Amino acid sequence: MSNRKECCRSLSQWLAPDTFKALAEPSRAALLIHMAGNDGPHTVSSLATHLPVDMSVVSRHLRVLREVGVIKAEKHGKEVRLHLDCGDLIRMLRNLADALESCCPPDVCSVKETS
Amino acid sequence: MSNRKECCRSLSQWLAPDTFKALAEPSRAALLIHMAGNDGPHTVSSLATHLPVDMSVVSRHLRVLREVGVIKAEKHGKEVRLHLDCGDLIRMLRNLADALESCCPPDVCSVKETS
DNA sequence: TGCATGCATGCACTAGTATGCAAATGTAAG
DNA sequence: CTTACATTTGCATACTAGTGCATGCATGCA
Repeated sequence: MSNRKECCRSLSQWLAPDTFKALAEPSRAALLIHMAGNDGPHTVSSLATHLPVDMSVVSRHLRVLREVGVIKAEKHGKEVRLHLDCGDLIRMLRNLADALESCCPPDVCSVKETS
Repeated sequence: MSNRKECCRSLSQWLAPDTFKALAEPSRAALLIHMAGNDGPHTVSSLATHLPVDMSVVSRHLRVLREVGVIKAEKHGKEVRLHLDCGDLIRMLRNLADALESCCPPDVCSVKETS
């Protein structure tokens, strides 16, 4: 079925290892959750106070998140202000969900109700 | 705003590190994509022929995918038949997307159109 | 110009993980 | 019971990634 092959291409397109790897780290997830739940402005040091790790570690985590495009950074004087920018991520998640849904035969991969 | 706090809880609920870690590995992603694009039955050895790694490695990858619930396995004689079961994954992806969307202020985190 | 602040980076260390090979387990067939 | 086949597991190795400390770099201020 060409539909299967079509969805297969979609899957490889949206199943982005780098993004998932970025989200898979507990500290990075905590950073995202904190930024989502608290209004900014967020800086590297302010974020570091909420995590039990060194600021340099937070800096590196933020870099990873920036590289996959989940957060954006802009310099304001000597501090860096960070904010979520999860539009692409949201689109990616939904596209991946759609691709999976059109791939998986419903009898095998039950989307509705608890299987 | 209590809406922000509410979505924050949703985020921590759906931002499951284990699942993302499972999906972040290229070989595991390739396994999922192959299983999605080709009808079964899939066995450990048949899947191993499509990857440049040892069968034992494939076996371990499949174990990880089973542990996060994206594939199911059932023994048929001496072989193990595997199939996708991504209903939970699809729900998780959509819930996470919804949580992110309700978290991110639209002016900061543009969901519609390319920002 | 000198100093303090915020952040990034180099380095060493550690923990976790992927990999391949060989051996063990389980299961069906002779 | 022995053999053959599919899969899993033990073990050793290589590689990747997270961490903390010290240092470097940029910026603002006195």
